Amino acid sequence: MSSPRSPNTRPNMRSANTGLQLDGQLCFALYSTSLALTRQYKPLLEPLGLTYPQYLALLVLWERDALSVSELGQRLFLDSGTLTPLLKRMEAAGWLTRTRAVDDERRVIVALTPAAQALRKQAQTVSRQLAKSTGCSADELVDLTRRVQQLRSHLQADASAH
Amino acid sequence: MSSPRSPNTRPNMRSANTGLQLDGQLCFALYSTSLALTRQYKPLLEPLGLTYPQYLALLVLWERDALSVSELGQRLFLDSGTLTPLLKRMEAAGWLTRTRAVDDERRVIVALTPAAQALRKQAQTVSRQLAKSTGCSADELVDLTRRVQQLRSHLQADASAH
DNA sequence: GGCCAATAAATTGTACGCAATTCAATATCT
DNA sequence: AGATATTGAATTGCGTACAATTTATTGGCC
Repeated sequence: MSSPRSPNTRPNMRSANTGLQLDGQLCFALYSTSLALTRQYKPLLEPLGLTYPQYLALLVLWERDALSVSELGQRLFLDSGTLTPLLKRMEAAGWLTRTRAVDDERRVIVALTPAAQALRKQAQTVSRQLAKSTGCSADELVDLTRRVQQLRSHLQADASAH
Repeated sequence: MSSPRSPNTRPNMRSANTGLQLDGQLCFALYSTSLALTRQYKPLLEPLGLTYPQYLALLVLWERDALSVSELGQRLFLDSGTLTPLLKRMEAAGWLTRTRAVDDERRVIVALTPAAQALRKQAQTVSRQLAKSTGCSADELVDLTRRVQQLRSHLQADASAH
């Protein structure tokens, strides 16, 4: 093992600014912070037997149940190659069912079980605990979220324009 | 295949606010935006034969060459379980060498090859192209980066305090 | 109806992340 | 010096991500 948790992140002012400093890169900041958040979620979700991406799938399905795999994928920005095995594991764990749609047998409908429905309240606790460990005010959370979402939209637009 | 790139992200104002909306969660915003950035990097890095995490390792080593695995891990917030196979692939691709330190044979020193040194200028182009597709001004990039880094620091502190 | 392009998931193969364990080398203590 | 604890990488096993391919189904089209 080896621990990546050391905060050895003081910017290096002395090296020549080539535009390639790791510390100055928004991309790396987002990448490493996203991983740090997943690590933070893990001990909270482990007692429930969920991973963070699985928890995200539940968040979507709690809002609107009985979605197809691709609808779920649109909301999560993930494709079937990621979701199919994830959903199979969640089905095996008893959180949801996967059924071919009767009107179009190409589509697979994902629906929550009562067990997953019952989990919803506990999940609110998880969210609140996480928000606390960010150390951000509610306003800061809202603002930061909006700006990161805007960045995502911009990337998406840029990507679809080849 | 299935495409996750649809911008179907308009916040749902009508459902009851349980604090569990996917769209309102900073964590998901960071998670999905980080993945979107990696997707954006891919076509730029593919011609060089690099993945995004490999590119990050190069960024660190361009700043300071000849680091041990754990020193590299501290800067990237990644552990040996991730880095060892990644570095082996980079060694096989001819970007770096891995040598046991003479003074302490437990440590493995990672050093760039001339090929990797020569790559540095091309990488600046990659960074600049990416910055462009974010659609952010320079000031905004700096501000957003700082705030996300601060969030990461806070999470790190919270995690190490159990 | 029979043919064919389009669509939706599933599958395959590669590369992360990371917890947990193992192994080798070093440091410490007596 | 010899036993023990600590340290630094490597290994193992599991769960994502995602490109590329495959399979099954559907919706035109004639």
